[in-house]
Amino acid sequence: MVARALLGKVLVHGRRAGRIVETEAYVGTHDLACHAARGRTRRNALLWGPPGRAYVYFIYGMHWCFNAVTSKEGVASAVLVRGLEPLAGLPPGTRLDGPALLCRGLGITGAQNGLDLVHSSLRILDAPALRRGSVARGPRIGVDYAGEWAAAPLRFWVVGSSGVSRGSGRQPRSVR
DNA sequence: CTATTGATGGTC
DNA sequence: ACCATCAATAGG
Repeated sequence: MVARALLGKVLVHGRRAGRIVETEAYVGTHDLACHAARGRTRRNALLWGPPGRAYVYFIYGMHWCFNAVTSKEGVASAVLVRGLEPLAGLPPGTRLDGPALLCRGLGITGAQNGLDLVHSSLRILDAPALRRGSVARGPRIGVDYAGEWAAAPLRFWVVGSSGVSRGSGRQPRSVR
């Protein structure tokens, strides 16, 4: 699954970069938590497009969220990047532990919607896959309305990373 | 046209 | 636990 595979890779925007430590998969029109479930609109049309592009959307009147489109053309699935560890080009102490925080931190907005994640200034760099033991999975965040799909274990994160969101996410973060 | 609602984060 | 703040929907 692509969401799992993206952990450990590096998201770059211009000079700024972070290591992906938390992702969620949204797996098609049948996934009630996926934006594609309510049909194709101007906002979510990119989900049906070719893979490897950015899907950036605005939510709650103030936040941007970044996704990578993962499926072949005609199939609507994507991976929401929820948390990064700062790597480069960022002020000391920048926190990227949340989908909206990381967009703010890297300067990602609707202006980047649709960009090619291989060839543009917004790109994802490959990295070796992580060891099995360092990755955990669980239910996605903020999708309680999605019935059966709310409980699906489609969220992946790097255990113990400071870049994993805490909003509603759970992990032992005070292991002394 | 108006009303509702989020794949959130910061503050109270 | 509540609020900020708005685009995309649903409904009239």
